[in-house]
Amino acid sequence: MSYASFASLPCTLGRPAALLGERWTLLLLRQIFLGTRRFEDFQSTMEISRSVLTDRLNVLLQEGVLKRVPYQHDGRTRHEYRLTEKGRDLYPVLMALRTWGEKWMAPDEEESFHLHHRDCGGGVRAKVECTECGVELTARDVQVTARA
Amino acid sequence: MSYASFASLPCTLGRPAALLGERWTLLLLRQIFLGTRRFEDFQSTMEISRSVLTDRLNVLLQEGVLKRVPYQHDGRTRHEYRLTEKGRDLYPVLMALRTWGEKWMAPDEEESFHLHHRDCGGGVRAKVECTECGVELTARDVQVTARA
DNA sequence: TAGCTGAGTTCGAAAAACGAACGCAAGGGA
DNA sequence: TCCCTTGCGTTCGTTTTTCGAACTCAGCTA
Repeated sequence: MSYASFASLPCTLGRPAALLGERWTLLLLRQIFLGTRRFEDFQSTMEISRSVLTDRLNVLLQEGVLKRVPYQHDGRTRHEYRLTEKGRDLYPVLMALRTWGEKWMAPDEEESFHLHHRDCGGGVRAKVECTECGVELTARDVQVTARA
Repeated sequence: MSYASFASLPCTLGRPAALLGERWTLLLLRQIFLGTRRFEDFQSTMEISRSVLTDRLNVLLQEGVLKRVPYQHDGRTRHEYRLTEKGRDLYPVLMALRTWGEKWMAPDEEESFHLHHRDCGGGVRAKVECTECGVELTARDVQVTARA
């Protein structure tokens, strides 16, 4: 078994972890959620090599996380990369990373951007909760049971 | 700028994304949250090469996500890898991945394990909410503002 | 006609990952 | 005492990825 074979692992945590755990993929998603859509812009803002960028975009297209959308530029048809609904649903993953980063990796309160709830101006936070009683959960509150 | 230089990026999303975005790191954290603690067990369950496993464990130790805890085995002192408080706080990241995986990558409802709230038996779900009004947020509800 | 632009592709060099073998310290059994 | 085992790495030669600079290509624009 190599890294790639996790893609077929029957585990709803393992497969996403393997997909997003490839180098550059999380940083690429960050850039997309920050509004970047075009090949050249990914390449220049992230300084990723062009061939790897091509590969990662194709993987996310194949997985249905991104879609190619045509647009006009200088009278020519070009394509940009946009999130699908499946892709937009990754928002909690990125926000969980950011919530963690703010708590544990920001000694100087530095941030490269701010996030606000459009309706009330409040901050944004990821959390885990119980689907039944709605209480917030930590790892210690959760019982893990192997599949039957 | 190469991949490694994101480690010093002044971005509370970018730095965690670069750290956990190295190959194997997310899968390693999954295994840790499932209870694995020892070198041999990581190596055999994940089929990662030993040298890369050593490297990834050391990075997580340096970052303070893991700590080495001594224990006795056959009368000898050995060490196991355990989450620190900082590491345990990554739980929402993993749960967000799993919540996404259950929705988008589980056509057959397959799972390799089940999670339950110890107190009420309910399920586990990651979500994003507003720190002020408490409402659940999606990407569209959030305004991104570049740093001043 | 020549140049520019966005979006890739190609290819040789460098870095990372692989995997099998080796090292090592301590305990147990013969 | 000698040898085997166990847990946890380290080494090293090979394969895979990544890098980065150059190249391609199509259609505008001058």
